[in-house]
Amino acid sequence: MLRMSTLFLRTLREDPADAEVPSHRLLVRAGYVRRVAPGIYSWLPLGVRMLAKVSGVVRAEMDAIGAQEVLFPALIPREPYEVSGRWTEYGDLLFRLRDRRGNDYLLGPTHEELFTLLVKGEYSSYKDLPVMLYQVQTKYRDEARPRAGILRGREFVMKDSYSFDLDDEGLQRSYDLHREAYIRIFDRVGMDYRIVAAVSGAMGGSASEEFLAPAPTGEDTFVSCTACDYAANTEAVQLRAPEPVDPESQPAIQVLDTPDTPTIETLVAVLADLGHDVPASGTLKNVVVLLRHPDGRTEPLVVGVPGDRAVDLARLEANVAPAEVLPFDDFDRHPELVKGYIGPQRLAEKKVRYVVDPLVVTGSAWATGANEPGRHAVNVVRDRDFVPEGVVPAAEVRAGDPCGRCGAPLEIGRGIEIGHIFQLGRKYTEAFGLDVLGPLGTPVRVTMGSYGIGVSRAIAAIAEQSYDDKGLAWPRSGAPAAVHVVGVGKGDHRPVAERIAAELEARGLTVLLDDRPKVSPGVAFKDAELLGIPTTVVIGKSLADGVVEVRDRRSGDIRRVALDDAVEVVVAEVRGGG
RNA sequence: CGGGCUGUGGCGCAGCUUGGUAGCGCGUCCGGCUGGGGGCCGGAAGGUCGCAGGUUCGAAUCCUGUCAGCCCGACCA
Repeated sequence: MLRMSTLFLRTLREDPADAEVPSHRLLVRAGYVRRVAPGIYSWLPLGVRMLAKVSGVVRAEMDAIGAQEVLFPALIPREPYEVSGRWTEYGDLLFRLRDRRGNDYLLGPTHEELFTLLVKGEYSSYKDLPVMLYQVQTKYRDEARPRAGILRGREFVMKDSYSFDLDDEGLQRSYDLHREAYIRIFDRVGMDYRIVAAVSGAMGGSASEEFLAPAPTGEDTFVSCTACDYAANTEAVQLRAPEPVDPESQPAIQVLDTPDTPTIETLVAVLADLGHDVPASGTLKNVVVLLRHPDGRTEPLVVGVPGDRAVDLARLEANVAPAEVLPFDDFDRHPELVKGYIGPQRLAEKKVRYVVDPLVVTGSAWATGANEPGRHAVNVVRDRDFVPEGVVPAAEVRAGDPCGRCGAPLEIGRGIEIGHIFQLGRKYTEAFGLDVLGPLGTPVRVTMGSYGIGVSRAIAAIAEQSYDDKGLAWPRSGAPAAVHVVGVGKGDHRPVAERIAAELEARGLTVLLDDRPKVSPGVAFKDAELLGIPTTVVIGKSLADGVVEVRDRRSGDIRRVALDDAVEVVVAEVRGGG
């Protein structure tokens, strides 16, 4: 039983000055966490309870699919990350440090390398596979801009697991097991979430899905179809593209004088004056970005998107990973790139890489730059007048865009990434040479899956979905305690509260008892609301009539219950969900 | 990396323009009252005013530098 008289807790009456988002504000105010440095937090007793709650559910479900828990150090020598290439690829995101002998170390941002090495060291036969290992551990990433309190920290608690299989079918099975385990985990902690298609990003690999908790403060944008069950991170979304056309069926390319048309808007107006009725969506906007590769090499990349759409840099970057996308402004050294009048015609000859968004299909005709100041061309046709080097999703995605699966309009939402599962493949087993001997006595390269849950972030995400103007309002299944018992007043109230708390605990419920002497009822109630335990039992005035109150934090409902029935009623309420 | 804002008891803030004994609210401690919505009365503890240098008889306040933090942006050719 947690007793508030001795609980290490100080609630704040006012919002902390440095907290903006609800979860940050309330977790600090309610005394769950305290900031130590940017993106680095201490967890106080109530917060630790939440960590234990969530990680307990995670462990139970991971164990249930046969994964086994291990624990790696956070402090790791450089070599494995050198071998995988991530010592370089991770760049400034990696916390690096040196020991007294001058050897390089890092604080683990994620542990593919060590898991791969561990399995390589222990296992050597196909009979040993499949195997799934996981840990719940503190991770370190030196984020450029930590923000939103617990949501994006530099130190955070993560459950990461890894599967090792002989072949793709095995990997698919391990992936599916994790997917189902994640569904059970997030259901059990009472979170609202969506499973969305994702890009695998810097990790490499193929199939990948994210678990997003919808919340306005989320950093990820995802689309979901209004008709079918398709959902995807905008980085990974596939829109329904127009049907390809025979390039030769299009009218001939024509170059026009279009002075003072550096923007799409001005171009459309001038083209209309010239008798070419081209909407913004019929223009081809060619945006130059600078690609920075992991080895530090940079090169310009021109991306063609329909002129009525912006280039979504995050989406572009996700699809060119591990390269980074930077703004390009070095037009002086690239005279072939005529600012405001760039067209894809003959860019290839000039050794500039050119890619298009999937919306720019074969045979489509566009109004676009003519690579000369003051001139544009119309009827510029893909795969006739220009051939892009590749197709990279880069255009901004908008609400109402057609679903790639069924064509119905998509809607857009924000979400917090709380889980990510993906089929990693052989990136790390190649790097470390992880083979097992197969049934025929020949080596088989193992294939991996990698699966993460942000445990601390999930707590913040639950908070983002569970609060009101009075404070936190945890879901029944994800709360630091099941019942908050408050005894107010003099006389018998406190001993009765003690007794009820003890009885509830004897029935297996976790209880937070407000046994602080001399707190006024108002303070006790306000604190109860701020802390957010789902059910509060108040032993107060009505005790004279043999009645206590059972309050539901979320609905605000108050039930008056006979003292003798109180324990049964509360147990039923808690067990019954609600 | 760029822009904006902010550093004053544990927390939230005022004071700075116009230099002159460092204040308020909350919290904490002591005593009393109160006992169903952060209640009341009285008393108390607690601050190198981010740091360094400068101007001045005198600096939280003016000047220079520096460090730190928060927020926003990372952009459409």
